[in-house]
Amino acid sequence: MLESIYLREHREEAEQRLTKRNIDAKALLDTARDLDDVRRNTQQDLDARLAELNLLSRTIGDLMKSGKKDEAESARATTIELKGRTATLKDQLDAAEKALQDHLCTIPNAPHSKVPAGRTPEENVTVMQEGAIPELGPDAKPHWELGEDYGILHMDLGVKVTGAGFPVYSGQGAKLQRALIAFFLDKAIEAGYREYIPPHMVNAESAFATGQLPDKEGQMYHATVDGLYLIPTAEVPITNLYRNDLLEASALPIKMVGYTPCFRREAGSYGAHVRGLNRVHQFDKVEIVRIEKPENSYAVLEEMVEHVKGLLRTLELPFRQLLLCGGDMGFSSAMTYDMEVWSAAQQRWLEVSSISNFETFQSNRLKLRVKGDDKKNRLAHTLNGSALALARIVAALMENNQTPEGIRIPKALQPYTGFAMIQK
RNA sequence: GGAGAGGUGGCAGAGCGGUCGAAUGCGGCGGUCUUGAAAACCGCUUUACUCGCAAGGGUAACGGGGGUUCGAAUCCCUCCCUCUCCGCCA
Repeated sequence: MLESIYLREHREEAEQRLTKRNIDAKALLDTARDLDDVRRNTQQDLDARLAELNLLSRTIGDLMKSGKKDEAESARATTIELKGRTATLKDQLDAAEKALQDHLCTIPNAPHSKVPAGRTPEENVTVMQEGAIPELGPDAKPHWELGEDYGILHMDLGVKVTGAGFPVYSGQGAKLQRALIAFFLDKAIEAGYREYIPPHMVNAESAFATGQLPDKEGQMYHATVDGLYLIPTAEVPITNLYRNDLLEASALPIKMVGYTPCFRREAGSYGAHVRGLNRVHQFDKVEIVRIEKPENSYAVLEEMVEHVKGLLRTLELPFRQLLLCGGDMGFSSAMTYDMEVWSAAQQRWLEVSSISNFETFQSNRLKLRVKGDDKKNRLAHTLNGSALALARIVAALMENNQTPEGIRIPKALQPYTGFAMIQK
């Protein structure tokens, strides 16, 4: 959620930035301004009345003590009128605050100036591409066929146990998952991240704070009896570790990493492009999260990208880096890079990481601040990125590394898997 | 799930209807003293919103929400959480 004070003091800039999302920024911001004006006027009015009331109450106390009962009684009568007025104003203020809040919730984050304008994924900018595209023979198979052939991935068993989109891994396939998770975690820890194992369910406050509610309500599994949501990403519980915190500047940077399964309903997306592991309801992911001073956040974003590139290089996967255009960016992000790996049998790029700077969009909802040098406390910047999402990495590894002898495991991963080849 | 106790500032811990944003101690910051440090002493030490160029002012906050009252950290209701005991259980 954007700060109303930012919208008030940097109206022009906000409008320019927001326009990149192909939305009617002017109308949204005009409404925000009007609602904010109402809120402030109401508050000023209320505060003034309350000040009067406080003064009167103190006077009554004094009068009572000095035994001037009559004067106290008449003062009391006055307060009753005032009280009615303040009650009305309080209701109005609550309504005004809610109206402003509800409206601000509908405004997406303002894209950074470097974000290209654009409407569709076609307008994303390819920043770089690296790694040799493997040439597979004509009998190359997509990962879901390989998974069956080798007996390591069973989409049908998932259907039996749960439903479509819940993969079951077994044998070397299961070990490969575990190896990747351990590998990604170790690399992040090496890079200075502290590992967390967070809850896999969160309450509504947490889901709101990182931006999943109300924007993506339908995308989360909801345990309605207890009012909890299955996490769609570790970003939610890990970022919320710092909800309602006021940090010393010296506490930053905060670098966290966590592995969790991720649950996504993915309502409405079916078809050829979602076969196998391409899009599933449950997948494993290692997520890195940063809490930073505003002036550092964009340098940190690049640093996180470099970390992910390092992982992809080590896994010997061809990859490319995309800078998302305004129209394709997530609701909460100010700037997002997507990392995609080439899946050789499907002949397509698969998104395996999304790295974003949220600036103060999340921290405003989180109420996550940093103490300033002067008296001013500022909202921190939050960032996060997948490092990495497993299911599609597994898909690409299987497809790209298929050989007549079996599926080759990248060298760096072999100490984790304990084998160099997946075989029948 | 049942019974009981409790939730106050960074921490510990008073307050139990009026001048309490809140005693006191610890911690932290600044100062005096000292060659330096410690000790001692003095002062300061929450946050949000809002008005103001600023200095500074106003309002709110004692787990969350609601109520009683001219006035609530203090009384009442409700929800949440923590602790103890019992039950259940990986």
